Amino acid sequence: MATDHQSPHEATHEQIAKCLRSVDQRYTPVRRLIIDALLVAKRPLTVAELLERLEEVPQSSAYRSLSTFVDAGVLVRLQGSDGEGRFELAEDFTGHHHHHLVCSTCGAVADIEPSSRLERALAEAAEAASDLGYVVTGHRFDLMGTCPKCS
Amino acid sequence: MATDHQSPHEATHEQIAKCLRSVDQRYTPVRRLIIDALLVAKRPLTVAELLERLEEVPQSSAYRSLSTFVDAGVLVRLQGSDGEGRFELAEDFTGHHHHHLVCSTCGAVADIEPSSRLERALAEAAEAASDLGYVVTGHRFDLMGTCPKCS
DNA sequence: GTTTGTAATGAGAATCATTCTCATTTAGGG
DNA sequence: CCCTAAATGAGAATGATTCTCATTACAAAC
Repeated sequence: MATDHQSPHEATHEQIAKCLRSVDQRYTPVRRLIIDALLVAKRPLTVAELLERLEEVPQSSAYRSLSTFVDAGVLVRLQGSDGEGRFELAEDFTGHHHHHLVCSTCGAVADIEPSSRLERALAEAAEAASDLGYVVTGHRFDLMGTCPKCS
Repeated sequence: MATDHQSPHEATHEQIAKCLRSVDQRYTPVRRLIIDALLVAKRPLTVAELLERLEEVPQSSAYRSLSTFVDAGVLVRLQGSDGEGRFELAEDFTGHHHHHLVCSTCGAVADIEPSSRLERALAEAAEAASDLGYVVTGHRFDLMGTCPKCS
């Protein structure tokens, strides 16, 4: 019963393709390359890091595809402590909710697991904010610090 | 026993002056203007917003002074959902810890009070992160949503 | 109170990430 | 196979931020 999956991530690719189709977008070779690079890296990447891994992809295409993915909800754009944006798969496609650990020195971002207690407290805070007239759609919780490499 | 305070914020100005002196920086007129604008605004401001309020201050000086303040720990730089940085007084100078409410539409940032329950949960998360070899120095918790003006 | 060295300022150029333009190529439906 | 819209590639354009450098203001020494 051999399956035809080219990679252990085939299920994710299928899910992304479906998601893109639902917003009238195509899952093209360039776009697939970008997703593969992110799947391999297992951490949020800057555009520069992405371009290093995909030398044949021009910068303008990378930016455009990333922005398409973000609009479609496939990727999420994070802000490190430096000026550069970083991209990672949205939680719907990784299967697990998480937060970020940002290095104040080099700007690198790592994923961390949230505790259920933290999640409950965050939900509580969101409720308080909606009392101010805001429509709260999500949250961003980052720990700031120095990564092992920089300390 | 009349005091000579020119503004209700004189104590804050003194504290900032002292802080700057401790890192060999001067609290010059331009710098004082910037702090005053932030004290009046009572919310994080972008450089553009700051320049509107201080027409006589050239852009390059504003950026330089802001960066000096951030280095000295007097101001904190925030990232809204748009590309622009926003600046506000560090918690040491406002006396109260708080978090942020970011409008995904216009990028505006408002301050919100944290609950003690949330703070406890955040501290717990910080501890978990230090197990990964990170030296955690702080956190950043932002609620994302739509402000009353944009919805 | 003048001198002197250092830090701050102002104007503009330079830089960096990101977005846009437009001509060309590609893909899917008829 | 054709046709239309979407995607691509190369480069220019943009916008926030940083840098350069000549000028000015300050603080301590004289």
